[in-house]
Amino acid sequence: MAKPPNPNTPLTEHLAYLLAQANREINRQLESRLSTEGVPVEQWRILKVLSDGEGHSMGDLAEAVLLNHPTLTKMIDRMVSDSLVYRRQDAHDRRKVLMFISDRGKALCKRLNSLAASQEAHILENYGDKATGELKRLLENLIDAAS
Amino acid sequence: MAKPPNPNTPLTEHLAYLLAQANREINRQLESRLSTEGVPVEQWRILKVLSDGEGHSMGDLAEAVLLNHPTLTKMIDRMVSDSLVYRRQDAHDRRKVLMFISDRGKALCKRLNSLAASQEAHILENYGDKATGELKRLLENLIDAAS
DNA sequence: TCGAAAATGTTGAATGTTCAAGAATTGGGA
DNA sequence: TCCCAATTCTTGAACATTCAACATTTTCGA
Repeated sequence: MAKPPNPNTPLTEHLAYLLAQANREINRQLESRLSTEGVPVEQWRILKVLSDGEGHSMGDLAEAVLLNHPTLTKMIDRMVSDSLVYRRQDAHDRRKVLMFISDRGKALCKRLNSLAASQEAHILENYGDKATGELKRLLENLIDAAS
Repeated sequence: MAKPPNPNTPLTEHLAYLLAQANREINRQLESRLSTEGVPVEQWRILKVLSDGEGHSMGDLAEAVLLNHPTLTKMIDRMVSDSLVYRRQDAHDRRKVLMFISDRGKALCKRLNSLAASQEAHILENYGDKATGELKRLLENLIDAAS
């Protein structure tokens, strides 16, 4: 017999809540590491995506770094002011804007990567290799199943 | 031999990124369910915490629903306007403000609970009982280990 | 070929969040 | 007891995000 869903579940038993909580905590820690360079997490993600040297359209970038279009536009404006990235129009589709990383951006990204890596290492230590791997696997599956 | 951390990991292999992605997706779905009642996810959390009928201080509430103080204050202002909750001063410590849920708030919370339950049920279906339970367990451990 | 609809990115106004400072109250040591 | 530091919550200004509307370019069917 299927048991009916219990609507009086405490907050802490909801998957959505656990995800929010874990995300908040991990993100906070990462943020605090990256603050050495005075850079928000999203900018690190942007730099990392652009690190392949290819041009990425604003749309693709927005998708990849989990920001919506207008927010990304304004964040990119700031990064252009800081000479971390630059815009080029796509020759094949002139509606598109392609983003590229600058040398300055590459150098910063390198430093950020190592800060982020040290955070991951710290998690691995406390939480264990096996649990981390398993968690990653489950999260990937959830993302696939949910979207 | 311990392998050195690889700084050139793609974005999608970072735990922080996977968490952000999963959280975003699940939260989006929940938001879309709750939008039937025109209520943001945070307000549902607040109502749920207050559903025990006890008075909760702003500080405790902020902690529980993952908002910082000023943000919570302003959200509570809105909810008071909507007659969902009300403030009372704590008699024992008059610095504190205790929040209570109103009848209107209780009725709304009930409807929201069932919307949220149907989302969880939907996830369970696509993702499986076992994986969901395991994921919840790993997330709880991570939260403990990280904080 | 032409024109309407879709795709892509930006902008400005409305809205929400955050940071720093402030007001009120409590607690604890001199 | 008295005063100063700590706690709790709110406020206002600075800042960031979101929504809707717009401009440009491409696509595709009539």
